[in-house]
Amino acid sequence: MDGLTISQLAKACEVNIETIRYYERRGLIPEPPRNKSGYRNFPESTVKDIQFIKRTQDLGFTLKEIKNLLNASNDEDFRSEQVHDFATSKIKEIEEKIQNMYRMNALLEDLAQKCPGPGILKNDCPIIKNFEGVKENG
Amino acid sequence: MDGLTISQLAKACEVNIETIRYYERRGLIPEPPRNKSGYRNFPESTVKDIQFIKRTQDLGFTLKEIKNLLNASNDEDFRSEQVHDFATSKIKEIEEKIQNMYRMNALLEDLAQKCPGPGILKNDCPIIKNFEGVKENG
DNA sequence: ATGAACCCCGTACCAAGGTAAAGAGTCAAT
DNA sequence: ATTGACTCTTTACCTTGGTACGGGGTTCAT
Repeated sequence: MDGLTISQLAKACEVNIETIRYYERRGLIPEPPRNKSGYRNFPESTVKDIQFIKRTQDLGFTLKEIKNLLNASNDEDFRSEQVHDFATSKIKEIEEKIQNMYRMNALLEDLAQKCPGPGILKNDCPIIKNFEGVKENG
Repeated sequence: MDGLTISQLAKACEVNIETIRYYERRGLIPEPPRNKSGYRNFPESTVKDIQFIKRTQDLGFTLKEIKNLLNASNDEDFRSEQVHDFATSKIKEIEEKIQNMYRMNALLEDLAQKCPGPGILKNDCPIIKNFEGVKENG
């Protein structure tokens, strides 16, 4: 009895129960053992697995890509050049994304900080102009 | 005749023609003037507009959020506290995302750099183990 | 031993963000 | 003046990533 039921897991990961079943169907998490009546009994480690999926997904990876990454570490016949190629191709992508993140964050901080405050009409708000500028920074 | 046809615009932005019409319908780009037979004639600036949308979308903003940002700068009755609140709420989100980006990028660089190269079987690849570790870094 | 709260599976449905097709008009070069 | 490449609108369809529903079994506290 030292595992998690699906609803305990869902609560721990802050996801919907159906999402867990969906990930299992898609092969993103290993199929857990079942009790005599078919109830899933998840190992604690699945919490980390799902959190990893969620974080990675938030970076713009698709579930398919995430699955490939995860599978790579379990497939005996897997050739490591696949990981090499994938990793290489993703790095530039992520570096660009980080730059855009910084730009956008700077913009938002300007907005939040310089904004005169509640109840001010747009025409009196100096930061709208700032925002216009960002569209030019390719 | 100093504007862009829809297909020229699509090519310049590397998006599908239908995507442009879709953005116009959603109100993400201004409706361009038309020639006598109804063909759209886009100003050059629309290239920047669409690139801005794509970059912002890539950071995880929805089209709805992007539209709100864009509209804020055109709406005379707009109250700047809306931008303030939006900006404030997005900043933490983006900062977390940047941290995850760095973690993921470090992982991928390890993968790409340490990987023995083509034709090596998984069991001989030392970096798979590295990858396992990342799942633990919440 | 019974009712609330859980679990199963399969199927259906949903929203976001496009993409394609159909049918008709237009433009530009030969 | 015709033909191929473009454009228009409307409507339908697609993929991704879930979510919900229905009909049924299970578990556990009282």
